[in-house]
Amino acid sequence: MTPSASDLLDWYARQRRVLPWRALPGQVADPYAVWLSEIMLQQTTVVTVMPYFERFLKRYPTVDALASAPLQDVLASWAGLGYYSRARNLHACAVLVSDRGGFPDTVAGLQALPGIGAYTARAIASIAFGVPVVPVDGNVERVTARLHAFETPLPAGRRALDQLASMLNDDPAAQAAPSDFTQALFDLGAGICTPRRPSCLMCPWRVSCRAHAGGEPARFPVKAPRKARPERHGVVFVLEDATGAIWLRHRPEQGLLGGMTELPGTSWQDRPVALSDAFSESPAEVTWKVAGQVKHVFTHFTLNLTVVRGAVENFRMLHNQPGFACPPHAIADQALPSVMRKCLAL
DNA sequence: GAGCCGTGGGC
DNA sequence: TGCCCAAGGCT
Repeated sequence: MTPSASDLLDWYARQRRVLPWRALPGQVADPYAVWLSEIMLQQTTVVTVMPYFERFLKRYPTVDALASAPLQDVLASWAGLGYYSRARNLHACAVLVSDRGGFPDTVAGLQALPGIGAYTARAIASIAFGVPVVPVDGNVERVTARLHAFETPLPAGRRALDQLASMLNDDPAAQAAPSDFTQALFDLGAGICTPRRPSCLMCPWRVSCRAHAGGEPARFPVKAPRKARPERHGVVFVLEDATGAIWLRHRPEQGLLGGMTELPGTSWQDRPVALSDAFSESPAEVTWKVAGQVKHVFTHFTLNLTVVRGAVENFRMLHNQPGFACPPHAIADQALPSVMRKCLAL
């Protein structure tokens, strides 16, 4: 049985979430707010995004304001949200959009912009510009896989699943309300058709759902087994001067934590680094004292850092080292990723 | 297609 | 505790 778009839209009219980036019923969505929220929400929960979104909108009220801001300010505002290439692409995209006088209103036009892929282009196009397309994110993937009791494991089955998801839009009622239909799918996935224990009895589509009929809805989508996560080890140095300032440095523009600020440290190895070896890479020849261990889980490896601290009278002796002195009151404004804030917290 | 790219929370 | 998950994109 084909799911009815009207049933979903009726449910959405009653149950829709109120979110800061979402237009109220009858209002027109702001493309800037929609775009900003979509970038932040990539692989990131609504609860995490909320305070960042509010802060960004206050600090950069328009896409022009964001385009005019220094990249380093944007990175500092983004610090803690993760996936920092998003922030770099966000800024680059703002510059392009500001130059052309506004966001493109087509899927192709949007997808040509940095940081906007197939999903985000369709999300912005449908939500902000009323283009009748179905963005396939984790929510839509899960809902669709359950509707069809789709057995092919992901990611191998993704193309076929995308095809099935796009068919949700065959219903004229869906095409008549692209913005609401997309957001209704999100709310359904987030609130009803949840990953672990879906609330099928409250679902407007349960009569059409083959996974519900089969009695094991949580089994879908089927996923291929994951690879093990390797471990890496390193030592970081917290070097303080007599005024309490800390010695920091910038990471390379590309790669992990690209463009962010960090504590100086050793390279990261597959095995624990002996302190005697680490000291040869330290920024200064002082007496180092172990402050503690920090364990931090990245997407594709676990990092174990030994944090050591030392003191110098001043940083004059470091004049030819890469890095800069950061007074205590300026730490909060640095583009320090969470892993580095953990180290400093010791 | 597969690997890289963060972080915090839930169970 | 370890694993999974969250409105993915880029190479």
